[in-house]
Amino acid sequence: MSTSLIIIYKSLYKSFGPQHWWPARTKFEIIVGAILTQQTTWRNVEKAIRNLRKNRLLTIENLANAPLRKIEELVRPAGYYREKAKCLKNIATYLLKHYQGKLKELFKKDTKSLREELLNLRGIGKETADSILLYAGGKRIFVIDAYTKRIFLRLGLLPASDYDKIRMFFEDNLPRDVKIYEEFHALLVKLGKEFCKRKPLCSSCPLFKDELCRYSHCERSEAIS
DNA sequence: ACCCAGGTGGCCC
DNA sequence: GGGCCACATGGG
Repeated sequence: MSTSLIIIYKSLYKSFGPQHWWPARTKFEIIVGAILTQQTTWRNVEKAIRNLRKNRLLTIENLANAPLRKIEELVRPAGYYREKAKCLKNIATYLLKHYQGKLKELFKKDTKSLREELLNLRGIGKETADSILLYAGGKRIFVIDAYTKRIFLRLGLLPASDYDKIRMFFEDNLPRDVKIYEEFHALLVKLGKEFCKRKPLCSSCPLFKDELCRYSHCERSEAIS
């Protein structure tokens, strides 16, 4: 590997500063947000979260006991609202039943088995599971999202297309530091939102300015996910 | 009127 | 393992 990941991280951090992820008041709210933000803008997730908060449904017990139709109505702004409502009620019910609604008990488990447990829940895939593990559980797991794949493909640094291989690439080539994982993923999303859409603005991209990205990479702007 | 967003699961080959 | 498809609202 010619370019060290930590150098890219430092370049982004210097340009954008800390991103303060995950934006949430509680650990359970992080879990709810992780599900709601699937293929959805954060702006719309915020509306759904506000609706849930207004109705006091941001606790495990209240959400588990709420009528599915009510949850659907409240999370509608986040899209896929039937699927997401079902998933939210299901995970709340699961946490209530198996952990007495205590996330502290959940996150006592080791990372590997906890990850498998989350992946067995309907509507929780790898990215959502890893977001929960990293940001709510404080586990040392790197989150791979569509922007991260796209950015590293353009940089010519994508080691594979398989999710877990990409994740291991990051985990093997960064300091074993949860804070860096949290910040780096947030910074990559920030970069992706601003510079890796269909019309890249390469001249103002921090990676380009720091000579970590060649202009020609950005010119290949076909959507990749 | 398009296109896409901090994905996931099912089905096909 | 890859290639489609449904799932759905809201902003550019």
